[in-house]
Amino acid sequence: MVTIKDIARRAGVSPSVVSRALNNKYGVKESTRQLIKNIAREMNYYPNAAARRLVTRKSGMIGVMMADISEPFYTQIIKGMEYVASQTGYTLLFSNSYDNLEKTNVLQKMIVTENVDGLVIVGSNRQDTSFIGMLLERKIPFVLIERNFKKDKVNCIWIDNKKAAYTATKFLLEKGHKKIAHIAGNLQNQVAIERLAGYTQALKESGVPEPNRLVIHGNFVCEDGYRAMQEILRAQPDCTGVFVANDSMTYGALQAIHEAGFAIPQDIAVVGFDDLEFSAFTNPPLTTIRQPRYEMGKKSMEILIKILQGEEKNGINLCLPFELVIRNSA
Amino acid sequence: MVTIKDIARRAGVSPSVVSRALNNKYGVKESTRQLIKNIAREMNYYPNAAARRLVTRKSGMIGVMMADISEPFYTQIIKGMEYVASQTGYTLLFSNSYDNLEKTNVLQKMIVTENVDGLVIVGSNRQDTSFIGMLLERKIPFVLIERNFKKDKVNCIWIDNKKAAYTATKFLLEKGHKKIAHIAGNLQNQVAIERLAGYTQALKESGVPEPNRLVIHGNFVCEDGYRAMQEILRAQPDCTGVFVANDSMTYGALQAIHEAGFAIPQDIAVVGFDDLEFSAFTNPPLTTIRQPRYEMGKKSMEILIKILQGEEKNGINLCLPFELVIRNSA
DNA sequence: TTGTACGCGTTATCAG
DNA sequence: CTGATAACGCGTACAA
Repeated sequence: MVTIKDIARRAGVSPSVVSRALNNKYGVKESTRQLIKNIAREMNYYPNAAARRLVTRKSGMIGVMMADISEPFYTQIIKGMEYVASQTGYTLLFSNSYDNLEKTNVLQKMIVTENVDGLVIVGSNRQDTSFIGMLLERKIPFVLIERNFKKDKVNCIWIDNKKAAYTATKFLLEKGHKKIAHIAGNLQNQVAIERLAGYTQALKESGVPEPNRLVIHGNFVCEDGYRAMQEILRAQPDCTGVFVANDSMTYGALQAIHEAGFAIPQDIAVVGFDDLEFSAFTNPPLTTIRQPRYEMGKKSMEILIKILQGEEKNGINLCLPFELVIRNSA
Repeated sequence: MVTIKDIARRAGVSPSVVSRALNNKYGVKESTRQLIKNIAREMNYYPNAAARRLVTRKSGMIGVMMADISEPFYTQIIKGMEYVASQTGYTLLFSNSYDNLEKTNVLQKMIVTENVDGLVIVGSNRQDTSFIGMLLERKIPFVLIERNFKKDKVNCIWIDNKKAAYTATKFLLEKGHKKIAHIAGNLQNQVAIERLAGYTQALKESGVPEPNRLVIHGNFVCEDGYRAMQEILRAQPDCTGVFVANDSMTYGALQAIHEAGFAIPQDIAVVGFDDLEFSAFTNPPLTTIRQPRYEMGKKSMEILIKILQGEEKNGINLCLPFELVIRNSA
């Protein structure tokens, strides 16, 4: 292993000069700096992260928490984060929180053993909230995605889920649908609550009577959408429109509709939520609310890193625009 | 920050005793060990990873390289890896290699600055091979997924792509299809070559004349499958079956077929490759070759960690079984 | 069984 | 502008 000592010996200087030269700090003659940099390159030197972390008490690592990294919803978020992180030299540390971030001690580990400089936490689970106080107290910068806390010093990136759901439902209403069902997400999540609220509001405003509202719950996965749709078809056979709380469930719903022999959108119109990559390739291509997922990831990391570098202060609340993407399912 | 010194002071012993106690090493009286452990828990002690890494020269981290973490193909592989890693206390470090692992210096960084204890590298890009010699030389244990190098001391996990493609094509032939096209992957990848070979062999064996073979190339993404299928429909209008090198491209192909007004599988039968989660929810549900992706990830990590812990030696070559999942697209 | 002393590679402080 | 020295927190010979 090549260390700064080796370079110092070759360059005929002391290790501390090498350190300063390589880190572009003041107080090194330009000629010696170049000499040292050349030698470092020649010897194929790479700094030892552990040693550096130990003394600087900074890790150059950012922890990323999400429910389940294997959900397609996260891929673009991750990609956006990765882009910024790699540009700025930060390393990302991922961890799944599954249903509950606070039951596990992954956060503790990230903070105390890995010394992450900051965190991005994706998700709106309503049970997970006390970690915020903990992070604030420890003064670990963090950015929340899918949350909208007005609390001071908390950084949030979110979209207006209620308005988006309202827009989606309104779209179905304007197409002339009278009986519109909703496949809701797990109401443990704030986003599910808000999408349900948007759906309800749109129907109310249009004067749709209570019995014509039908809400079935799922947990954001294909299978649940499939089952929920079957139930809708059974419970409300004259339903002609469905708004689904996310695209994964919508995929399941589409299948259930096909199997029941109905045409989309002629018999039943469907609007989803998320605009996953795959949603342009369903049959028919999905009309859905687009969440700017790549942007969410990118922004979260940009904000966090700016805060880490003192260029920005905590308390940022960023509401990103959604968009109704009209394809052929409604 | 709570350190072993703090605990030592509270326990009235020296730091070294604390270290040994917490690491369950011999040479500590059981009573003092318990005392120390209790105090550690009380004080909410977590070891500092940087300090430990610096002295032990082990990082407890495993690097994972793949082309693009946002591809749905990888999600289950990652999940399998994560499961084993979290069980055994290892931390995973992900990095995208995009087209070419060796152009970037991410591997260098992982090895030299982050000190990863081992690596899992997913992909079969034929340009990326020299890194193997480098890893062997540095004696960094690593496991390759999607490769089958017979080389000594190299650990490989793979499936028999040629046989799988042969099976898929044979299935179409047995259904009576005479003109079967193939949407191949990027031939820079070994897996694409082998799937093409399996397709070709099946047709040859069945005596299908050369002009009835049609191969269009794509790069494993939806859009390419869409375009390729359009080309097939144009170039060989009497084609009744298509074998596609991966499911993502298959999704695009399905859409192209729908748009052209053909029925699946009545007019055109389609067989894919991978069995992504979503493939059960296409219209119609996809007949495809299932790759045991979760298992691949799980096994890779199990093998790597066993090697790291000296319970296993390098040179493992594991061929996992594939399976033709018959749904409704063929 | 316990304690002492040292070193891992780097950066920061302070003196030259 | 440069160099010596002392940390950072932990693990480990070796001595007690």
